[in-house]
Amino acid sequence: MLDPVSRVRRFNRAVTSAVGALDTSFLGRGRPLGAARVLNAIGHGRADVGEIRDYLGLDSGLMSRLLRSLEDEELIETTAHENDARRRIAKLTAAGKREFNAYEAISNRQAKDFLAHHSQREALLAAMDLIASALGRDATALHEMDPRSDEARYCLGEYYAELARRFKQGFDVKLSRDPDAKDMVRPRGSFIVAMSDGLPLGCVGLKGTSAEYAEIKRLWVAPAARGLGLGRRLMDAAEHAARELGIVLLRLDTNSALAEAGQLYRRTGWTEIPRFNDDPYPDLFFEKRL
Amino acid sequence: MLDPVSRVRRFNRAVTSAVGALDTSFLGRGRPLGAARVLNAIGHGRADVGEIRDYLGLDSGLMSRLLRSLEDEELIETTAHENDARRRIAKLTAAGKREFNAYEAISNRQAKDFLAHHSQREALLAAMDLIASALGRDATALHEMDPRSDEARYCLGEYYAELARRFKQGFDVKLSRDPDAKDMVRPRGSFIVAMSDGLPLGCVGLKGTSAEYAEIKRLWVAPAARGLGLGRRLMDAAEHAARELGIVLLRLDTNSALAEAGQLYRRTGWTEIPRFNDDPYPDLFFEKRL
DNA sequence: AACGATATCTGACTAAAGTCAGATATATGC
DNA sequence: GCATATATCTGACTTTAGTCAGATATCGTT
Repeated sequence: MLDPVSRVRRFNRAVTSAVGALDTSFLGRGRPLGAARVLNAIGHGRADVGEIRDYLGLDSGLMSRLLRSLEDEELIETTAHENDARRRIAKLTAAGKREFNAYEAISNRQAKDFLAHHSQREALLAAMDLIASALGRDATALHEMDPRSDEARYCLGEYYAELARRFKQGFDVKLSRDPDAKDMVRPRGSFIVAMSDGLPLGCVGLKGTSAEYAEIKRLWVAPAARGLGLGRRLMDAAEHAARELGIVLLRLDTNSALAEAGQLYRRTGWTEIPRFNDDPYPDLFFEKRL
Repeated sequence: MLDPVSRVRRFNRAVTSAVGALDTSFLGRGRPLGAARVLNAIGHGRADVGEIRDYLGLDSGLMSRLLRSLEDEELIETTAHENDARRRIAKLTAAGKREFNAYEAISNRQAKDFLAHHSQREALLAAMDLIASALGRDATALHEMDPRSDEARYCLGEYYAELARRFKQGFDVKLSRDPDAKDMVRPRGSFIVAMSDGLPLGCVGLKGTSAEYAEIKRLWVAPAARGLGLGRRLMDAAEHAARELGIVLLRLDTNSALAEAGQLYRRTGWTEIPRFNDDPYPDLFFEKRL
């Protein structure tokens, strides 16, 4: 019925009015929106005045005045940056924290109300994740993390669940050569998680071995982030880490049921090689020389 | 990883900045946002000044001044309403149409760019439809329409395609007792389409027969709008139309593969009855006395 | 014709947002 | 130590948005 462009525009209209409603509800605390936005940025952990100014896109004069008004209300305190006294660091006072929590409560209540009014919760949340990831694609950052961190374990859990769905014979992590976490931290290896605004969207492990090669393991991209080139970015980061560690040969195993992954490897300079382990799940093996 | 409320809030943040970007790009045409919004409302066919004011949520004084500034630019003309000289009707001039088209081009380009940057087009569009429908749920309006209209035919096409997917044996409309369109227009029957901001989201037909009952046919709700109570609203509207037409007994047939539909009927006062036709697809039959 | 209701307009305001040219203090490189 | 760059602040503005109390014209009803 509607062409794709009209559908995107319909979405924009729907969302514009919803965003407007959120803004208006913030006005209920008797503070202009600009000041509320600065207070919330600080509450969410942004401390550097310049960073807040960039994030909110404000003129430096305006920013300065907004900070002053929040200081007059005794909601924030500013101090000089310890290494650079030109820069200012803003921090919530106790009263500021209370006020910030009140804003948080408004936001949480609105989100909760929205969810409560819709019986399709999971479908709706999945759609929101997908769109937020697509819009925030440029904001997706890769972080090297311990594979035992919450974020990494969340990714691995999702990864295993997906393998169980996609492999005809299911998937049991215990049957697979589960890479020891210690092989995926420096200096033997690395583990990289893609984070977008607090949500882990993908991961990849670089596992050091006792052989002359290192292995790429656990490449996973959240359904909400597929098609955005994140797999490619994760692989590039893993290769980069390998180079830093002086690794010259990489190997990986995969399964032909994971078609997207196979395509990615072929497109990025990997060559198929014969089986090099006895893991029961993989049926495709690749190698890349750095 | 993230709880549902955080996921909704992540979506809100992502979308707020995207909406902000759209607004800023509108400023490129050298007109304040308020005036641009009024011009666009008129361009999109809203003519009645009061209606525009309600739609944009403006104060009457502000609205009046915005109209005046657009008139000064010779982008619009206003005339009195032909039946009520208190009301004013706004219309684009030739220059106004050019200007409106320029705004349209900005919006279209942004939507196109967004789509061009994402390979997951269909998934993204489906997610946008779902969210736009959920947000605009209150704005979904039911319209009685000719079953041969574009909107109705779009719904029926989607309905048949879905039956073909969900029935084990497929679905061929020719094998089914395809209700004659004439039986679904007044005074014999009715056909109702749910429209949300230009997108048809569901339909239902009330088909007059030569027997002592009328039939409910073709109840369909778009995947993007399920769980919002639209099926219920459509059925209520069909019953309302039936009462207006003096119909006292309704029947319908359905298939047990369409579980949601069966549940809806049972919950809303329909009673199961024996087979009353020889259509090959249905295996469940209901009746309701008005 | 008179009344109250309705739609829009005008004038007089206020608040918020945004702009811009310096001023001030500090950092960095030579 | 000095010139230059950087980060923030201050003062003096403009623009936009929004509010509110009447004024004006018209409508519908009696």
